[in-house]
Amino acid sequence: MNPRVDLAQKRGELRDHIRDAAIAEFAENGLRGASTQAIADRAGITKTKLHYYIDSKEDLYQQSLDHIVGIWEELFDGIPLDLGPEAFLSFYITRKISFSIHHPAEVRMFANEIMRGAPMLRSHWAGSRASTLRAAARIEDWVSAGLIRQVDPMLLQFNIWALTEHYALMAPEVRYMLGLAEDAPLDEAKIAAEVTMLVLRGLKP
Amino acid sequence: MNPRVDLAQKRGELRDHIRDAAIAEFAENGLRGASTQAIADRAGITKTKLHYYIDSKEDLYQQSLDHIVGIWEELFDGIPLDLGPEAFLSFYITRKISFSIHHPAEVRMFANEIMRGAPMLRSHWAGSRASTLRAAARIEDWVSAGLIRQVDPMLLQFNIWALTEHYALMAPEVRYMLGLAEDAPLDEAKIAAEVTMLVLRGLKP
Amino acid sequence: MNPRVDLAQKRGELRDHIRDAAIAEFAENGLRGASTQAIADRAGITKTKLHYYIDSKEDLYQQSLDHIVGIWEELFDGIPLDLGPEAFLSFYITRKISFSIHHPAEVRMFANEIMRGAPMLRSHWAGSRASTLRAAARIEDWVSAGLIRQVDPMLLQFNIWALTEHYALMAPEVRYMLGLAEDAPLDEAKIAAEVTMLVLRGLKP
Amino acid sequence: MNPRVDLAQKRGELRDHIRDAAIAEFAENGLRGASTQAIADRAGITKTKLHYYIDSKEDLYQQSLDHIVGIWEELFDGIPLDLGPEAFLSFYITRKISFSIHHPAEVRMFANEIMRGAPMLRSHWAGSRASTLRAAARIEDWVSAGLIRQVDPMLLQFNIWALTEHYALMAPEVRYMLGLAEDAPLDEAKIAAEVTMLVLRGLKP
DNA sequence: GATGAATGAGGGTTCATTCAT
DNA sequence: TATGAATGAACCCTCATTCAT
Repeated sequence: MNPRVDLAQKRGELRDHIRDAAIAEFAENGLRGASTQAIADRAGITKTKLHYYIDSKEDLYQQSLDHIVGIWEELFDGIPLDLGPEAFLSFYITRKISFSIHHPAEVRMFANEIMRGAPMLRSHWAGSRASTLRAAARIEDWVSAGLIRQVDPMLLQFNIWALTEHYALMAPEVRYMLGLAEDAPLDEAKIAAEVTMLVLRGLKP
Repeated sequence: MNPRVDLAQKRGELRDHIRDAAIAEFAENGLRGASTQAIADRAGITKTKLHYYIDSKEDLYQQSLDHIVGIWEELFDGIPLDLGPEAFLSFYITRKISFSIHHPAEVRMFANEIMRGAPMLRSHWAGSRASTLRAAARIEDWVSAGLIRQVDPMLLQFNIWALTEHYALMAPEVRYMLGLAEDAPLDEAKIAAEVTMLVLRGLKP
Repeated sequence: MNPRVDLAQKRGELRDHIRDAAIAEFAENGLRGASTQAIADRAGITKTKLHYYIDSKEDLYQQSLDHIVGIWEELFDGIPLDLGPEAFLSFYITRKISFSIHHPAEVRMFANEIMRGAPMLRSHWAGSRASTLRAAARIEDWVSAGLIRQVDPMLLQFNIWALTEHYALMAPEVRYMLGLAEDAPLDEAKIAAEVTMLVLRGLKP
Repeated sequence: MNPRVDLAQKRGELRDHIRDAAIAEFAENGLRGASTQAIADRAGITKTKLHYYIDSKEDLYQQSLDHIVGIWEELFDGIPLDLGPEAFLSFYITRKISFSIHHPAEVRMFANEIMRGAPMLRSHWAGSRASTLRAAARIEDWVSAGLIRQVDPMLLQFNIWALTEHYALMAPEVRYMLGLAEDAPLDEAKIAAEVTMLVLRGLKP
């Protein structure tokens, strides 16, 4: 075994560990409200050690944000583009709800950044917008082909984002209203089914 | 004119002004990330003067939260209860989207609090849950009467919340994707129409 | 009745009331540690009203100190000077212990000022020293006359002050060690008797 | 030389240095009146550095108090218990007066705490009381054995405390009355002799 | 004479970061 | 690479006092 590889790997793992701790802290308290001490605590290291691995809090924030965007894009890379609306949307919604339920911190940190006006996210938005516009075009095609009713293709996408991200952002509220314990798992399948049905039926020609 | 009334009014206005400044700051930075200095700056007063009017940052936060909950409840008091699903839902959605678009800070602060686990909101939730359960019962009635399709009445409500609040929470993203300027007004009527249609059609029996 | 007299009297009473509140607060927290808010609270008035009646915290402190010195001097004015040591000392000790037990705050505030180096008491000390030296001379006379043993007349006075003031300064400790409740009265007569006996026997030729 | 030892030692010394500065400040101004800025100034460090070494002002106060209690107990550990009253008392008084004269700040801080009702000292008092009661029993034995006159054993102890602590608490007054400069040393031997004589003679059967 | 509002200075404490080793 | 020590800026808040009526 090459010990240098092990070391590098270990360091990489620690970096990932730090990033996850940071995402959790940023999700809960935002950039300003997050403290490097809290991040260090979550990561189980000292504050000094944390600062040895990062350049600054803002930099760690940016990194974490980039990481989330990366996951996001990756997540929808694998969906076949030539499916009809029904298959595509149910696929997309299911996957996104699954991610929201299992990675709420990522979604919350992302939303938090947008709520602040997204000053550190704007660099990613150009690409994001391009693919959103492409998706809009495809939706228009569906409309033209009579596969779905007349609909605003941009607002439709926003609405789907709203529906799927809600179960990450507002999970505590959802749990409380359902009478679930704070750590109880949400019924991913049921939620995905309800949302999918709402959207698909809502789009029927 | 009675000067005493003027004074009291002025004070009341200042208090409201402070609360609005606080909501804006809390919406952007959360409880921890908000600084009393920033709130004072937004309100156009000195930090000392701010602290003359409030007991503590946490207290101001709680007050602001209570205020938002108050508005919220008031907002839906006036909706006639005996309307059918179509009228009721379009009424409700329209009103809520209007509020979201015109008072995004209130919605964001609220969401922020929930993302943190809602430690300071829990006191309000008991009442909130009761009315949510009542609404669920009404929805079940609509289902029984065949007015809408079979649907989970709790998830339906969550979905409507998601759709309506999204245009407050994610307004910067929405604007960017639509190619609008940062301060451009969102087309309230169109958004309400699209969301209403999605929901009403999505619920057709 | 002359209402103007009543008013003046009322004001005078309030001033006394404030002074007593101040002494209590200064006794417990010293000049720096005392807050005008706390003094106002003890006096049952608002802070603004307090500041209407005083010039400054330091001034109130000085006034209170002067008042205590005045009481002090008055207290020993009435003791006949031509008594022998036995009568004089028992008289003096009894009176001083009585004052200490019934007015601990005054004694504590005084002691507090001395512990700080007595910066605001020095003006009174010239007179104080003169009478202490006079008393020392009288004690020397008693020694010369063979009424008491050879003793340092200054240290004797310090020792008597120590013994008598202790029951004001350290009352909480005394009470605790005796197993008394925090508000239980100290047995003035017994304490005076013990101290007197210690001193008188301790001075026997 | 081991540099690690040096460092640890240095740190320990700084901690001691801070504690001494704190005792001096607390002695003069009490807990409320003492400022961390003033303590830092006395210790010759910045306020931030001070706060790096302490948890809070209150904690530093408690620590300092504990330290004093520790010294106190240590101070009287070495006195042989089987001495007769004369030897024991002269030993005890001499030692306590010596401490009072050389460590007035410690005694003053202690007294200050008691004057405030000893809220942070009460934990130590249980043990203190036990040993005071034991000492009282020994005094009773002396009385029974006819070695000293009938005396209240608790009040006797209070009186000795009063006499010995006075030269710490009221040193400025003592100095002024004796015509000494503010920093002039007190004549430890003479004071101890006078107090010892007063007590021993005052207890003669 | 009396009082709610206002304020500059300072209170104790935490912050993200850098230093020194 | 790693870490305890250190630090200037900023944090929330209270202070004694003055203002304005």
